[in-house]
Amino acid sequence: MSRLLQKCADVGLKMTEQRKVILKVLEESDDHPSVETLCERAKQVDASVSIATVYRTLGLLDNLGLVIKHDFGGSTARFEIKSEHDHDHHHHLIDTETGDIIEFQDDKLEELIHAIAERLGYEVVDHTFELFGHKKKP
Amino acid sequence: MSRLLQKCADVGLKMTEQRKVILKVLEESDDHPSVETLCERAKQVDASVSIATVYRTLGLLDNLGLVIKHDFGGSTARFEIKSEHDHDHHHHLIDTETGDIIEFQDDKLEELIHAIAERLGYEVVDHTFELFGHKKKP
DNA sequence: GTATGTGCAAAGACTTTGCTTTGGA
DNA sequence: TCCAAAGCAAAGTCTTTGCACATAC
Repeated sequence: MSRLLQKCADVGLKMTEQRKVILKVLEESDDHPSVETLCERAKQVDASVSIATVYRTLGLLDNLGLVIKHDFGGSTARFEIKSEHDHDHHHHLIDTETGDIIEFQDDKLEELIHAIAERLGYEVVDHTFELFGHKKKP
Repeated sequence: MSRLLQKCADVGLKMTEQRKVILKVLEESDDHPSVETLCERAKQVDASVSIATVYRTLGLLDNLGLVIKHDFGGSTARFEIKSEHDHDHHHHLIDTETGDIIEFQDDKLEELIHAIAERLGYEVVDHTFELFGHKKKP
């Protein structure tokens, strides 16, 4: 049983056919799909999946902290599975010419966030950090 | 004549009563108002201002690079005037308990962004960086 | 005078929700 | 069996747009 599925079952959610498909599709996506993309992919496995269920399922996963909901500047939300491991934490560079999303990690950034919060007397519970740009031409 | 007004006139925009009011209200706002908030404030000066015009005006200002359009996680866009001076560049900490927006600046962050982009072979044209948190309790 | 801009209301895009039926435990 | 969950379509929220009228230049 997959991790996501296990976690959902643990909370007492019914594992319906549709949910299983949505979770599977999400786990197999290494991009950052939108609700619509996810729904399309799910429909190819089980045509009965509706967009409403995808929205509801992602809402659940978001509440459970199992996915990260992104807003990369487009009009629709984009999702990715939240890793179990804190050190897998990464950020995104969005290629404004191709739409590609490049993931990267930077320890200094995490330090910096802590330092800034400390300075301001705040406890940070979340943050956004995204770069938008294009490949450097030689 | 205010800076925004001047810039708009320079591009050949007609300075209608409504636009003048919207620009004035925007310049007098030191928070990060939403379209709706801006419209309410404008209506108090000139009741004829409609939300459609506020949207259109902000769209123009955004295209001209005179305002920054933020998405602080809520459902609506929030705006602020873009400073003339590069060194006024700042970021935001959103207090998740009060909704307050605290502005801060950090030179190391700017360096870091450059370093990351360099590493990835990209030219960064924009970025987002927001912290979400709450006051640290003693 | 004429091209631009405005208000209004309708349409769009994305997301949520009410209701009836379905199906997992 | 029985309550959670699904599908469908309607409603909601924010934003954009078509059109007729108004107005800055």
